[in-house]
Amino acid sequence: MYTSSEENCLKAILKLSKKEEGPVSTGALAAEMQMTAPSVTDMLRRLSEKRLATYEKYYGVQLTEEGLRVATNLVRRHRLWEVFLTQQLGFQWDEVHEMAEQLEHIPHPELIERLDAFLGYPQFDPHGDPIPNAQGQWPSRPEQLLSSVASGQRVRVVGVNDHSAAFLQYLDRLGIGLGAQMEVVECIAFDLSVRVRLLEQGRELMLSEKAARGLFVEPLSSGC
Amino acid sequence: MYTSSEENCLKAILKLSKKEEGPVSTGALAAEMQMTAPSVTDMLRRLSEKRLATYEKYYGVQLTEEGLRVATNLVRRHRLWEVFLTQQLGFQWDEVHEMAEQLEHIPHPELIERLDAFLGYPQFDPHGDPIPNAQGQWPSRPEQLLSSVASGQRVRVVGVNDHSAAFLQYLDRLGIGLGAQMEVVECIAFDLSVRVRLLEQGRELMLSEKAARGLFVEPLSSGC
DNA sequence: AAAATTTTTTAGCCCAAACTAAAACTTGAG
DNA sequence: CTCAAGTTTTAGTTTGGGCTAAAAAATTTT
Repeated sequence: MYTSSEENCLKAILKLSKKEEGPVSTGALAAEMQMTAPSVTDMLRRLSEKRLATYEKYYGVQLTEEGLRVATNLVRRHRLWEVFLTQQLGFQWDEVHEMAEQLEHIPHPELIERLDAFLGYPQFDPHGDPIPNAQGQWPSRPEQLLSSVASGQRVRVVGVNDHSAAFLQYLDRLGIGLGAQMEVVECIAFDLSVRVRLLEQGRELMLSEKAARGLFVEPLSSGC
Repeated sequence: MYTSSEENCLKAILKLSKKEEGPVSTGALAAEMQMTAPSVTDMLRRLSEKRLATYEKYYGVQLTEEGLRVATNLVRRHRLWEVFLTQQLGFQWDEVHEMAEQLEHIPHPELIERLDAFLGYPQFDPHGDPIPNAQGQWPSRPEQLLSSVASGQRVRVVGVNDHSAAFLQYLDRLGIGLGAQMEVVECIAFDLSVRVRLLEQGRELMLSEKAARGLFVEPLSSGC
């Protein structure tokens, strides 16, 4: 249907659209996709011709209905494959991105539906990111960052905001994964770092503000 | 490492090399890959430059050691994915070829080794074709065709020689799959069709010579 | 408001991978 | 042994997808 390059571009536009309102700039896309600005301009012209995006020179680009549908589906495929790779093949959460990046471009829709069923219709990927369903609807996830939690609060880790292998491996070393429960013991005013106590292990550890901004959490008392 | 097109070409050369000795012709490759001869010539020049094949004008092409390695690995990937698609996702044997054709080009070697382990190191794919191991060694499979079996002999189906969806679906309708056991009741001299009795069900049915040439079998009494 | 800077686009190039049409080479029949 | 038929290669074109260098537009600074 569409080429891998086009699909990657649609996905990048979707990602940047979610960061902030309004059109996405050529430069931001170029940075996101690790390409030069002229290459992006060219790609946007093509996407525009195919009615996947509306592109105005010197203004920016936005996805059309169809473009949004395609991009959402890509995210769905990417994250389902990530679940497969970790859950079934035993890969670590810092190893799966590149492979999923390739797997997501395999088109056959029936393949994805079967994979989804095989995996038990997961709602979140190994990093806690929501997986849109076949109709393109996204499950909701708490958007609170650990860095904004008040002292004394108890929370559960529900996702990461920084997907870099370096951060994920650091979390592994600290023994922090999805579902980890912790209490914020103290927040250091000086550098905004936080001292937390892991509820399962009882250990205490320090997290820099940068690390704390990398974790999505939900209050522990709440519902689930 | 290599492009999908290059890989497809290597795989096609390997396939045709196995059919008969000596170099593979441009025309045969063009037919196999559904491309025009000039496109193939061009591709062979590129493969030759990359030392994946030795190509002499107007003579033909042969794989180098490296080319053979890459092609064998592709077959390995293709067939492992076919096992996954049928065994784990529940696809039928006539549905998996196209998907595997895409999946085989995903490079990550660790992925394939994990998949192999996950599937329990299968030696044969859903069509009974041998799967080379990580070292490129092929398990052996009986090469006898049902069409060459004498009357009265009892055999087990171990593979198909014709991979077309039409043939595979026909076999499904007849209730013949891998492992099916049958006795050749009679071979009609007129058109070389065979009457066989399915040992599990007791039913008898007629198979044209064309169908009988599509089935690999092994004698029932033997070893396994 | 003009100038300087940054961003974006245009123009022109390159490569892979396909194609068609035409030329060149092989082969097989008489 | 020649020549017609078949096969293969060469030549030239197209499209997608990338690049750099230079021009143009937008934005920011003075």
